[in-house]
Amino acid sequence: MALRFYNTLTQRLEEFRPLDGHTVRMYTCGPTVYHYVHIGNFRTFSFQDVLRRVLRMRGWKLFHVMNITDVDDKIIRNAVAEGKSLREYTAPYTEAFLEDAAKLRLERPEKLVFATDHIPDMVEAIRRLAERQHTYESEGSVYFRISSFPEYGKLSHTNFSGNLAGARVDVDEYEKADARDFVLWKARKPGEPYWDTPLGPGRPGWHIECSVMAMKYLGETIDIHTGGVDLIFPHHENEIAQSECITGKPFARFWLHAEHLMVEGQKMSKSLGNFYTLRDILARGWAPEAIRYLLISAPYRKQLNFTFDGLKAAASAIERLRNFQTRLETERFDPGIDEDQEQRAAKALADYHEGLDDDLNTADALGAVFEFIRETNIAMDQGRFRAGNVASAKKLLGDFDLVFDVLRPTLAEGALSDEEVEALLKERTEAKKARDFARADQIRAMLLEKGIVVEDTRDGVRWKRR
RNA sequence: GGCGCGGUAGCCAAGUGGUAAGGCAGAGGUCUGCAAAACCUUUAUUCGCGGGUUCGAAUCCCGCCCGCGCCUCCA
Repeated sequence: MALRFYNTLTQRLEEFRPLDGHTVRMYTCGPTVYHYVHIGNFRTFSFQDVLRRVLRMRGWKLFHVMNITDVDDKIIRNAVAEGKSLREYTAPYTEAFLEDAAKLRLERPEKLVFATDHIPDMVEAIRRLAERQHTYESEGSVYFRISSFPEYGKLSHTNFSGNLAGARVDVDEYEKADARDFVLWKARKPGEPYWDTPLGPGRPGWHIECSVMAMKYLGETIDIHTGGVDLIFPHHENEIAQSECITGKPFARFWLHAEHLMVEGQKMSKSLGNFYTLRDILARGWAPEAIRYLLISAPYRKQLNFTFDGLKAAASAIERLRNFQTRLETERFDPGIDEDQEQRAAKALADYHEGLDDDLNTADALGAVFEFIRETNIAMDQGRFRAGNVASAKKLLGDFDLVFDVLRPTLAEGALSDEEVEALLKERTEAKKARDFARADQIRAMLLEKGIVVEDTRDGVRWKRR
């Protein structure tokens, strides 16, 4: 079956293909760089990475734009407090975000865009909205009037015609005509950074940047727009209102939203203070691949509870995968080819891809891979697995790693090089031949200390990094 | 109150009408000079609870209980 995604807009699973039939134009909401992003944020970015990889695996070209929000209330507050310009304040966090993303092996989007580089574009967009009577001005700020857009609420499936019983409404935004109207341009406040524009001195509201940058680089109707579920309302709802009121065309065809990462049953968030950054976890000695695996092994539309037990399980699962890969590469198999094994590989490959096609069901896809590994280990133990079966097994593992990307270990700083390890193992093998087991064990223990696990097998010694 | 996700073994988790994938942990075993490694076997008569539909339900319908998210900045 073809690739299909759950579309928040239609609340249904829909077959996906890009509008122009070959290039997927995708916009993803990136981080606000007022702090280190936490691994909850990275769950969403990891999902986006899986999405990228699967789209390309299905043969589509990809043009993916991610924004970096480098102006907002928190950034301004912190920058002013530290006496820094916006750029001075945000640059290190932007850098840190990109470094962390690289450690998690997240592919770089084709284009990264910064809000503060697009102020004139935003001003122009607001001007066009004003022209079409969607805005009003109050005390130097410009607001979007949601009553001017009858479809408002279609993404979050909320009816805004009645009142919001029980909902919390911002009491200090008294200058708005309607509590649900949102700000496009915020009037300058004393002591805060601002831009002088035809709209008056001030700065952009949060939502307008995404509408403007998405359409500038990807066109008026984009294929895919994604973010965390918390962005459905109001952020994405407002993006739709702004964009569609400007162009009169559908803004995004597919809306994909990642569920939250939880910690102890609650959403991991900066405001709750219950968050871990990638740096926190790496400092405790965990491999970045384990974190990547943990974040992507559960389907993206399910809340995922973060625990260190879960991280340990992820690390062990990666071990199993790598052990199998090592076996495939180092063991000697009898010549010939086993047809049952070929069928097993073909079925596993088909199941793996079908899992991914089904709204990126990574858990299902993984099941196919692990089942294949168990069955193939047995075939190897029983001598039924032949040299001619290596290729199909490698193909499965290769396709697995094209998306999951966890087989290659991250080398720790100060790690022994492959050559150094090989030299020590050669010495150990000679010691063993001379029945000097004390020396052999000493070398093995020393290597283990350096994170190298030595294994003696029928086909000789082999090793791996832990 | 509205909208949305979810409740499957000790933990994570797939499965949306045909008789419970997979991972981790635990327990046995194989191999090995030894082994911490690797590999194998094993672990839910049962899917939050109660009714109903059906030859057949974890899967559909009705009612209930519980957890989480959004409705305010938020991935």
